[in-house]
Amino acid sequence: MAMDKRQQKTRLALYKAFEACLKEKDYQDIAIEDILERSGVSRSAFYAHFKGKDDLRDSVLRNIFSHVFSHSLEQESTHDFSKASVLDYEHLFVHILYHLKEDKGLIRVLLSGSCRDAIMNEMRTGVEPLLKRCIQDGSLKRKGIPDELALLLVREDFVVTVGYWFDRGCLESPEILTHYFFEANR
Amino acid sequence: MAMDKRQQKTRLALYKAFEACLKEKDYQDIAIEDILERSGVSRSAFYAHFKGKDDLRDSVLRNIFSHVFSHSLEQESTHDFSKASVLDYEHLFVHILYHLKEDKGLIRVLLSGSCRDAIMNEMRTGVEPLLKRCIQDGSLKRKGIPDELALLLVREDFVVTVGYWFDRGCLESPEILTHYFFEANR
DNA sequence: ATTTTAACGAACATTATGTTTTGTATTACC
DNA sequence: GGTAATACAAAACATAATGTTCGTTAAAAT
Repeated sequence: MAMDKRQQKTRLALYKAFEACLKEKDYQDIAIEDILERSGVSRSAFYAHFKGKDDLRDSVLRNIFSHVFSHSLEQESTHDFSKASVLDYEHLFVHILYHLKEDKGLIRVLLSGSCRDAIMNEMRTGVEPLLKRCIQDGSLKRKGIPDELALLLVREDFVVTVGYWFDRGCLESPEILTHYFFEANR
Repeated sequence: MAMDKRQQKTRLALYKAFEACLKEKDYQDIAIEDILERSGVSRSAFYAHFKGKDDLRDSVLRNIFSHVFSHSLEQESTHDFSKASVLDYEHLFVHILYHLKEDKGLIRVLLSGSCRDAIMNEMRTGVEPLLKRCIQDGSLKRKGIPDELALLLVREDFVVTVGYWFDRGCLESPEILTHYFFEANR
């Protein structure tokens, strides 16, 4: 069974209020009280949904990326089972970047404050499975380096590249950005 | 004039107590009270030295890396003004890793808990100047990528590589690690 | 229609944080 | 060695945010 309509409503209200607060002050300066005021949700209801402020934040972050990366895995599975080519992957990443750009406002705010580490982490876990396959298929390489470390490096390069992109207002096209990323890990 | 003997004493007491606490519980679970108890320092004295828990942490982190990287810049300046070779830099990094390994216990603890992001950040700002020179001298390259992004990628690769090393107990030799790093950014 | 359940509102306990004060002892400086 | 400066301890204090509880009301599921 799905979620109670009332629950959906308060969850959404909390999300939106939280995001609104983020545009006013940094995450660490936001009191739960602020979120309650703005959302019209009661204190008790808040704690019925989330363990605390961090939990709410993480939930928001998961939302952002689950949409993006689940959609990308979709494409991946409808695709041929056997090896995907570098071009296929490049298109996939371009696609991902376009999706991320849709949340540009929110993501930029999150990256610019004390949520940066949290959102970066969420991105890491989001891309990881995809990058694993890229490496297995040979579309990304790091030679002469232990596999485990290679994955960490590739993953971090992705995250840094995206961070760089947003920090500067997403000026470059997703195609260019993807090119940078694959160029750096060829 | 130097620092009052009493100040040195309480600072040291706070540092040691803090590090002791870190071996018991995660940073975020440590109350200032815990540190005061262990150190025998009074609450008022604590706040005379630090703005809060984060400030104390940052001070500890800065200590760790300032030793390591200041020493490395020393070597750099005694060295010839003109271009340093790749080998020179590799030796320098090996040297840095040896120094870091001396603080192995503390660094591992810091990396394993909620200080990870903070210590990683401190490392970033610590190596940055050195890496800038490496890139200028051509010892590290990232072709086909904006300079600004290239620096970010190289810097992050360093940090990730060191993180990888410590997370696994510094099994490999500094020489190997350095090799990995330069291999990844050649 | 009945029952289940989510939210409100308000009170409440808790607890870590940071500040202030006064007296004491150590240190720096002459 | 003597004096003034200052760092510390101790304790009390104010603060303020956090998280919990409970009785009531309203809305949804069945």
